[in-house]
Amino acid sequence: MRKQRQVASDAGLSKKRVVVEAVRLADREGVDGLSMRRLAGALGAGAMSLYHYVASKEELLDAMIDVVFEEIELPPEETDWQSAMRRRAVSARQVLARHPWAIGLMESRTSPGPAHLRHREAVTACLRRAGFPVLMATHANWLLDVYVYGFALQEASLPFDTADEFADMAEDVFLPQLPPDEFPYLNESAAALVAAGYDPAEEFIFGLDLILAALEPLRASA
Amino acid sequence: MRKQRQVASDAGLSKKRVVVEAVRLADREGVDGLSMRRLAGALGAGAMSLYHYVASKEELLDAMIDVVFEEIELPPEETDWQSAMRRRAVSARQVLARHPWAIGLMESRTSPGPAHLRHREAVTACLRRAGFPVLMATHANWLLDVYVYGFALQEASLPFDTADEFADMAEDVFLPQLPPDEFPYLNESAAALVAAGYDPAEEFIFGLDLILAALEPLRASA
DNA sequence: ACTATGCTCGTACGCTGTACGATAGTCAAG
DNA sequence: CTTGACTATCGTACAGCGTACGAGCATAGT
Repeated sequence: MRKQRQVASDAGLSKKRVVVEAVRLADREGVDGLSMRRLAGALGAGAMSLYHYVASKEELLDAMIDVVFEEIELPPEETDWQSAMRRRAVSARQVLARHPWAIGLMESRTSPGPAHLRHREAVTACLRRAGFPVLMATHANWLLDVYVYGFALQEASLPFDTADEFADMAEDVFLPQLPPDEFPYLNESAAALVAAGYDPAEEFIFGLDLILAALEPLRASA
Repeated sequence: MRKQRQVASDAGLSKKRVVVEAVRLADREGVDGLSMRRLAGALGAGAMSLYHYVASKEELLDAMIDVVFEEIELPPEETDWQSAMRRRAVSARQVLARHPWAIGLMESRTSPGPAHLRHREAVTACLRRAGFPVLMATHANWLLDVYVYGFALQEASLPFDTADEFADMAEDVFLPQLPPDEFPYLNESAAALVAAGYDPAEEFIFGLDLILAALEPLRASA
């Protein structure tokens, strides 16, 4: 028994260790750089040893997604529903920005893991307790998820991380591709964005608060 | 000259033919089923012949995405901005539902193709002409894209297509996984959804109209 | 007739996921 | 102490992947 635990926490393998290392590897090298051989190498094991802990690479990917969900904060219970939703949405954006490969994986993975389910339950509970009728709560839940995942998807496909990088790329890469007579409005937008500075966190809050405010009148204020 | 055209439209290859066939293959077999050898087979050619038309599989994937963008309706110019945005959003959802692999590809592809750019220009133009200030137009554009792509992403990860399929799966697969004492709210939601019937098109319009209405006061009504 | 150019594709290399079977260590029953 | 079962590890092998390389061919220009 003690041996078991010691082995699991030391050099020995375990499903958890395999999955967590896979997440680290995907963070570092992207999902294309994640192969069973490389993962095994990072764990100091042979490639086929992994198959004692995961049935296939597909199952590994599912488990990785669930690890990501574990990292997302649940909506706190002690505040109003808007603050609670904002907290969990902001946390989700941060987590998905940390693990950009996760968002691309979701399209093909169809069954939610345990952490995902716990998360959904907590969000639904928060909305119901705030006074949303059952069906309206599912709409709101769906809409907020759409926003969070959609934002993460768009953010992941941006080739820059900071406002400065954006300004540089706009001048060097984007604008040269946009002849002003063919794309007058995009030129105008790009110029305005460079001047104003682009902050993804602000952009996220803008849309999120707009949606939260629009949902407010749809609950039956108890 | 005539020969050239004839060859291109008959058995001969061309970049367009390669990319379009790749889209068809991905629709049929999923993006994992799309390999250069299989694609070449579908075109009656050798695998390496494809590389005269695309520099790499990456470039092929980029071109496939742009074909998808070509299928999306541009916002019509002769109506109010909300109707125009609704038209293009509904079209985008339909197209992305037809090509579910596209949404998962967007995460890793960072530079927009020509059709994508034309689309963005048209949407920005519509918003600017409706009276949105420059920066507000970029916010609105971004928010609407987030909604469309986020919805498509969620829809692609649903393991059912119709309300009936949903009802069947809810009874057979989802509910057995959700012990009522651990997931009371999800049970309640699932039951309500089964009773009410689930229609993705309606769900899409719900969130879309909510966002459009919330954006309305942010434009300077000229 | 000769050369150049554009297109096609066979072969080969280093990768992938994983099926199969061999190996060794642990432990309970005889 | 021996035996057999069970768990964990991994070497080997196979089919399939993207694609570098270069050979073969048809056509166009000189």
